[in-house]
Amino acid sequence: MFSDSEENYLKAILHLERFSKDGVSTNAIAEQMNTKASSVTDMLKKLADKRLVHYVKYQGVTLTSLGKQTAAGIIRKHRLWEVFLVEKLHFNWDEVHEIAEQLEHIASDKLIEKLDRHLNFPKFDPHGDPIPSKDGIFPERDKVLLSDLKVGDSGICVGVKDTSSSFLKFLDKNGIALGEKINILEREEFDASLKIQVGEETLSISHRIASNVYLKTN
Amino acid sequence: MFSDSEENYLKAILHLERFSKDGVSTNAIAEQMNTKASSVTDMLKKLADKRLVHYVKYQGVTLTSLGKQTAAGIIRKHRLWEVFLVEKLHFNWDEVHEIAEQLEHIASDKLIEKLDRHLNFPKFDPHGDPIPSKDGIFPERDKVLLSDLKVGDSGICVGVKDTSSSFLKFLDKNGIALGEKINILEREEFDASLKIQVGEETLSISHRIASNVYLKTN
DNA sequence: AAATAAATTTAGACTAATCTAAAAAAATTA
DNA sequence: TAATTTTTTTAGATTAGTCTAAATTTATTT
Repeated sequence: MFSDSEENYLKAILHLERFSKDGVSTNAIAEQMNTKASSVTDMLKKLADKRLVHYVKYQGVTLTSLGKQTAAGIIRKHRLWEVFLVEKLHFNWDEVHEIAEQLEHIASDKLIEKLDRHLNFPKFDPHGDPIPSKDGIFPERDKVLLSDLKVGDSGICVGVKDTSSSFLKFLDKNGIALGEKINILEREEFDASLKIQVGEETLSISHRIASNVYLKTN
Repeated sequence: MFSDSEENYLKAILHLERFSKDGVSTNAIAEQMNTKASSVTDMLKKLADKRLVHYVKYQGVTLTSLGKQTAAGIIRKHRLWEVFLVEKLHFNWDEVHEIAEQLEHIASDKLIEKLDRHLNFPKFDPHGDPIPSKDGIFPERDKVLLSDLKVGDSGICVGVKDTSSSFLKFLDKNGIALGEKINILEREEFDASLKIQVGEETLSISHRIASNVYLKTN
């Protein structure tokens, strides 16, 4: 249907739309995709021809509903494959992104349906990000940043804000994983660092760390 | 490492080498790949530059040992994915080829290692074809064509020679599947058709059919 | 509002993979 | 072996995706 490159542009635009009220700028896309603005312009014309985006010269783009659907479908595939890689093949959650980048372009509706069933219809990926349904709806979850909790609160780790490999590695090293229960023991006023309990372990984490971990508190 | 197109050419050449003593001809490759001879010539030069084939103008090609290794690696990925699709996602064996054609180009050694383990190191794919090891060795199995057996013989279905969708559908419809035990009850001299028993069922199959099903007899 | 800076688009070029049509080499046939 | 046919290669185009450099438009500053 669409080329890998087209699909990657749609994904990038969907991502950027979350931060910008009106159209997404050519430069923003170029930066997101590690490419040049001129290449982006060329592609935007192509996507507009295919009714995937609304594009007005010099004014940036927005996804059409077809574009949104398509982009959500790619995110869906990406995140389902991530679940597969972590749950069935036992990859660490910091290793799966690159591989899922490739797998997300495999074209077969039936494959994704069967994969979804095989994984028991997961609603969130290993980073806690929502997996859109077949018709492009993103499920929501009431989650809160670890840094927003107060001493005495506790919750279950359900995701991260920063998904960089270095950050995920840090979490792994310190026993902070999806599903792990975390208690807030102390807060240091000076630098907003926290003393927390994870399983049997007690550790201190900076505000920077705490503001990138999502908990479900109920 | 190599492009999808390059990988597909290597696969085609490996396949064709099995039928031709010396070099594989340009036309044979073109036919196998549904492309034009001129495109093949262009690609052969590229593959030769990359030390994947020995190519002499007007004399066809043979794979170098690097080329063979690489081609075997692609076959390995293709067949492991086929096992996954059939055993884990419950596809029928006639549906998996196209999807595996795409999956075979996913680049990640670690992925294939983990997939192999997940599937319990299978030696044969759902069509009974051997899965080469990491270092390119194809396992062998003593199998015999159903049409070569005599009345009273029996065996376990371990593969097919014709892997076309229509043939596989026919087998499915008649209960002939991998692992199924088959007894030869009668042979019709006139047209070499066979009366066989599969599970509880008895049926007649033409010589054409029988000469495309492999059994393990022991 | 004019001048300057930043963002965006256009023009033209490049690579990979393909094609058609023509030329060249090899194989076959008479 | 000479003529003919088949196979293969070359030459020149085409498409998708990218790039650099120049031109144009929009935004910002003075």
